Amino acid sequence: MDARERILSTTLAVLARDGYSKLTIGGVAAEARVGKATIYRSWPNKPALVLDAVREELPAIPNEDTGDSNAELISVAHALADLYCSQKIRVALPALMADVADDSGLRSFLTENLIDGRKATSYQVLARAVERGVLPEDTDISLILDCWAGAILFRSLFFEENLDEDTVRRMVEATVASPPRLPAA
Amino acid sequence: MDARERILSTTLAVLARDGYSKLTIGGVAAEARVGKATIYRSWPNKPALVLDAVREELPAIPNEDTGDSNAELISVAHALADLYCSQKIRVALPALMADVADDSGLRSFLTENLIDGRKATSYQVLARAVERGVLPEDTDISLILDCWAGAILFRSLFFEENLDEDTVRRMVEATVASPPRLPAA
Amino acid sequence: MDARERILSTTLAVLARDGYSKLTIGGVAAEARVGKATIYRSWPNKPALVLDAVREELPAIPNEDTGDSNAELISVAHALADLYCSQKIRVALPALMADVADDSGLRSFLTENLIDGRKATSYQVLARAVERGVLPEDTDISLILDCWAGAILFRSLFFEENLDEDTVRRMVEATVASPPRLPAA
Amino acid sequence: MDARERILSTTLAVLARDGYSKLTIGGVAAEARVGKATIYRSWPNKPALVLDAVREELPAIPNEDTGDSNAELISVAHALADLYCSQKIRVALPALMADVADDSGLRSFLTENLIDGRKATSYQVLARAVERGVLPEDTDISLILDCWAGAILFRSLFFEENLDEDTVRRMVEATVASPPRLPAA
DNA sequence: AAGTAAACGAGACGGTACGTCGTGTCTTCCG
DNA sequence: CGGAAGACACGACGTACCGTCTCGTTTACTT
Repeated sequence: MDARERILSTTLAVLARDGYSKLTIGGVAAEARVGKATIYRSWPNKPALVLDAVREELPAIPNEDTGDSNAELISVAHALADLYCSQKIRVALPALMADVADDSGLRSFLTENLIDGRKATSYQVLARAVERGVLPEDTDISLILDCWAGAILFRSLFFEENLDEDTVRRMVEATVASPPRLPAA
Repeated sequence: MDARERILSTTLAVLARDGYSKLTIGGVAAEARVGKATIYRSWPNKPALVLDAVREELPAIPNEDTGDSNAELISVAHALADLYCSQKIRVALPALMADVADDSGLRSFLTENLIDGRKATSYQVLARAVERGVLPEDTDISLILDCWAGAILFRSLFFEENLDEDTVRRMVEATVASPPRLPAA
Repeated sequence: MDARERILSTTLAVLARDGYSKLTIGGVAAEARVGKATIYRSWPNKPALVLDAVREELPAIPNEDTGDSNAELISVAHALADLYCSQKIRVALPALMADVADDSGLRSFLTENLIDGRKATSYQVLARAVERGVLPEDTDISLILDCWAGAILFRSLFFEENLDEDTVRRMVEATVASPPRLPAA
Repeated sequence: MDARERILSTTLAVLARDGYSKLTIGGVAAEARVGKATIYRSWPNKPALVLDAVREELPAIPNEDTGDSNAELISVAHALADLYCSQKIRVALPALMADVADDSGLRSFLTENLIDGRKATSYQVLARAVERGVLPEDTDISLILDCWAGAILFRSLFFEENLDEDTVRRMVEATVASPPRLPAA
C-alpha cells in the first residue's frame, strides 16, 4: 500500500470520523504515518486533498438505453439522490463549496469532477427521452436537471432530509407531465 | 452608534470586501474599534456573527393577496431568486453551511432565520393558489418550493449563474401546468 | 463595615489564599461585593492596594531601653526575622518589589512604609549600644542592619528558610564581637 | 544564527531596553523574527525564558588558591557584589523572584542556576581560609555568605545602592575578625 | 420631609497579552 | 536518495485582566 493510497484512505476515514472542519493535514499525515511534506507534494491544500479523496466511488448516473425512457428518467433522479445524500458528499460538500470560494481553480476542478460529468450523462438520458417523444422538443433539459439536483441537495443541506424513493418518483412524474420549455429563441 | 451596530455593519463591510474566509473576529474588532471580547460577549463564534449580520435586510417573500395567483407565484419565485442570488447570501451562505456543520444549534438558528420563515410565507401563497383552483388539491407544495429554491441555489453555487427573470417564469409555468402531487396517503 | 475595610481584608484573604499573582482587582472587587471603580477610586493599581493591605499589623521593632544592650540587639534582630518571615511579607514582598520597578513613586512609598521606619528604630537601638560602649564609636550601624536584614531576607527568599532563634543569636554575637567600622572619614 | 540564539539575545536586549514588566513573549518573538510557538516550544513561560537568557555571562566567583586568604575573601565578596549589582540581575531578579512564586520547579531552577553554584564556590574559598587558620574551625561559613549576599542584595533592591569597594572590604574585615560560629552541635 | 448630591454595585467597553493550534515551507537525518 | 519527522514563521483563535466609563440605585446631607 503506497503513500498516496494510505493518505487518501486515511483522509476518508478521518473525514467520516471527525468531520471536515476537524480534519487537519498534520493529523492525516500523522495517522497515515506520512510526512506532511508528502501530502503537500501531491495536493496544494486541504480542500484539494479532500476533494480527491471523496471523488472516487461516488454513485454514477446510469445511462443504459433500456427503451423505457420513463424508467430511465426515474433512475437518473435516483442516482442524483444517491449522490447528494451519500455520506461523503454530505460531510464534505458544504465545506468544500466554502473553502473553494477563494480559489477559482479549485472551484472549477470541483465542478468538473463532481457535477459536470454527471450532468452531461443525465443530459443524454433526457435528450433520448426527447428524441423518443416522451418529452417535448423544446424541453429545457438543463433546467430540469438543476431542479432535481437542487431539490435533493436543498433538502439534504437544510433539512437533513433525503428525498425518498416515492418523492423522487412524484417529482419526476410531474416534470414529465409538463416540463419547463426552452425560451422561444 | 453603539458597539453592536458598529460590529454588525463592519462585519457586513468586511464580508463584502474580503469574503467570508478572510473575515476575522480580530479584524472586525479592530476595524470597528471594538475589543474582541465585546464581540465574543454577544456572539460565540464567527458564523454566528456573520449570520446575525447577514440576516437583516434580505429580500422578503411577498404575500399580498392580489387575486391573481399566477402573478403571485411568479413573484414568490422571483423573491426566492433575489434571496439566494443576493450578494450577502452568495458570499456567506456556503461558508455558513460548512461552519455550521459542527454546531447543530447554529444550524437550526440558520435554518429558522433564513429559511423557515420564507418557506412558510411562500407556502401560504401556494396554498391560496390551491384554494383558488390554480393548483390541484393534492399539490405537494413543499416539494415545489424546494425545487424552486434548490434550482436557484444550485445554479448560484455551482455555476455562479443567477436564474434570470424569463427562466424563473418558465420554471413556474411548467410547475403550475403539472405540479408534483402529494403521496396517495 | 465600610467599603475600605472590606476591600483591604478581602485583599489580605485573597492574597493568603491565592497568592499575589492570582490576585486581581476584579476578583477582589467581586469577593468584597464592591464595584471595581470603588477600588480604583482609592488605589491606583494592584501593588498599591496590596501594599496598603499588607502594611498594617506587621511586627514592629522593639525600642524599649532595658539597660541591657546585648538583649536589645538580639530582640531587634528577632523582630527583623519576624518581619521578613511573616506570611504576608513572604507572599507579597517579592511581587511588590517587582511590580514597583516601573513606578518610582510606589517604590519610595514601599520603602518608606516597610523599611525606613523600622530601620530608623533599629538604628536607635544600636546607637544606644554605641553610647553604652557595647559597640565601638565608629561602628557602621547601617551596614550591620543591612547585613542582618539581608541575611534574613536572603534565606527567606531563596531557601524558604527562616532564620531560627539560635542562628539569629549567633549572628548578632559575631557582629557585636567585631562590628564593621565606618570609613576612616 | 539559529532561532534559540536569536531569541535569547533578543530577550536580553528587550530586557535592557524595556525592563522585565514590558517584556512580552509576543514582542520578543516579533523582534527576533520568530514565531511565538518557537519560544513556547523551548520555554514554558516568560520567567523561564528570561532566566535562561540572563543566566549566562554573569560574573563567576573566583576560586584561585593564591595563598592569601584575606585577599581571596575580599575578592569573593566583590564577586558577589558584581553579581547582584549587574544590570541584568537588577532588572530581572526581583521580577523573577515574584513570578517564580507560583512555580516551585522554576524556583529551584533559579536557585540552582544563579545561587547554588556560586555559593558552593564561595564556600570552598572560605573553607580554605578555615584550613589555613584565617577563620576558626567552627565558623558558620554558610551564614557568612548569606550575610554578605544579603547585605549586597538588600541595598541593591531597596536603596538602589551598590556596595562600593570600601564598604565590601570593611564588611569582610569585620566578619573575619569575629565570624559567626556554628551551633555547639 | 423632600430634594439633591455623593458614593456605590454592576458590568460593558477598548485594549493588550496570553498560550494554543493549524498552515505551508524548509531542513535534517534515517533506512 | 526519498521520505518521516518535525522545526519553523506566520497569523487567528478564544480567554483573562486591565483601567476607564457609563448606568441606575441607594445613602445621607441639606434645605
